[in-house]
Amino acid sequence: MRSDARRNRERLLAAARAVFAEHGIDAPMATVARRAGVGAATLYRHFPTREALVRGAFARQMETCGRALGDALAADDPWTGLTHLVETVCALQREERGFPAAFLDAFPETREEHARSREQAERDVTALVRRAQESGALRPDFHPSDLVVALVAHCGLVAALPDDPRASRRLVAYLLQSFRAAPPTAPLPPPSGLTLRGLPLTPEGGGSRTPRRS
Amino acid sequence: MRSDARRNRERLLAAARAVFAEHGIDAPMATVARRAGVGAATLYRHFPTREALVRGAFARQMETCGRALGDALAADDPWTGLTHLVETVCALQREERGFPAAFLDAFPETREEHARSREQAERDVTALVRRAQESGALRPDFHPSDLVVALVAHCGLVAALPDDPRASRRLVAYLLQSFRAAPPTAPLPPPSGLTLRGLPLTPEGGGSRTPRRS
DNA sequence: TGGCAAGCGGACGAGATCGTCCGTTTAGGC
DNA sequence: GCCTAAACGGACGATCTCGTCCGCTTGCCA
Repeated sequence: MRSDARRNRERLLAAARAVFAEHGIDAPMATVARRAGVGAATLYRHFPTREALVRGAFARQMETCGRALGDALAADDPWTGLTHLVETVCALQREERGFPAAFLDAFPETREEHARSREQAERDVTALVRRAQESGALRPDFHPSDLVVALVAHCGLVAALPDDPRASRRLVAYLLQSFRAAPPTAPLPPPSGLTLRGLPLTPEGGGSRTPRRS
Repeated sequence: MRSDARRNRERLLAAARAVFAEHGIDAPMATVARRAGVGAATLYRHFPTREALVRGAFARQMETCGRALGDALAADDPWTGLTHLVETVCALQREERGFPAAFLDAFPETREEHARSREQAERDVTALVRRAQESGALRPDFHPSDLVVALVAHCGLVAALPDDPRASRRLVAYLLQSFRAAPPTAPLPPPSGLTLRGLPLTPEGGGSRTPRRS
């Protein structure tokens, strides 16, 4: 790869993060190209589709999410691991502007290519939850899908209010406290059937667009 | 108002709800007109802007939100009032497809015209929270802005997963349980400075669009 | 240093949405 | 039944975005 090509690729990724943060994930491709100081053709040559651009722009964040799950499993105390996982992913959503939109946008998408790593993530989360429950710190009626519920809800919050990190921190604190095992809690409604489908908890997963219009 | 005009207006509102539910709040105006069986001019004559259409389509939901706040204040037990308020608003978000998007979309908007009713809602929420805390049911470190945090987060969840009412119910249950006063809870991070700005907790409030692109 | 292929970017055609214009239709009072 | 003004709706021009084409530039190897 020629040096100018590599340089332009990096410029495009930085411009994409900036533009997505400022104008949302649906910003015109031409805006990204202009901000990067390159022509439209160069943008399309490096990233043929918007999905590829989004995926490239937030690859590092996706990887961090994936690592966070591994770290959580490796932690000595499973409850600490779970807390760290939630806080890491939520901090990422909070800090990298544009990422929440990409995260939410990617979520409902089904990608066969990543089925394997997703299943692995699924098993990891299940194992983490069970161990945290066995340690007595996580409430026994917690369901692995509740983790998805929490992350998606938090993501929606930061997407709606990108300028209020305090709101994010309050929500995370409330949720983690309600996940904690405690004697007098009313029974919860039945768990959601959510899976990790498309959720960037694996290094390879997530990052595609679902057009709203048809 | 002529009878055919009134009939077309109703058709347009119903079509808008259906189209917004199916294709999101950004669906083309022409789609709404076609679904209603009227021409584009008729749509624009009744609702000059998309904002007006959204506002019209979800006026009933907005009113229900406003009434729910009044009901909560009027309840004998303030904690019961608060839970009813949260559950009513969340049920609305869950049941009327398109409404979550409108709710989120409307939220960051500032509308001077409704400043008065918003301030009233603000006072009502504050009063409700204080009374619930004095009754001992609501945790003392709960801040009125936490209600906004919870509602916006729930809204983001239903917007991302409109087909999973169980996820919504789980989140609501977790949040309400974590709001409940209980002896051994770690201190929360500082409250968000959120206000009710644009939040449809008053009959007149909310319902406008904020374009993402510039 | 010369040559060439990889890389670049402006321009362009296609497609979509917006909001308006204007000729036609129709409801409802007389 | 007639007449008028209100209401209708199809068509249209303007604007925007997408993705591609093609002539020009430039990094890199010999």
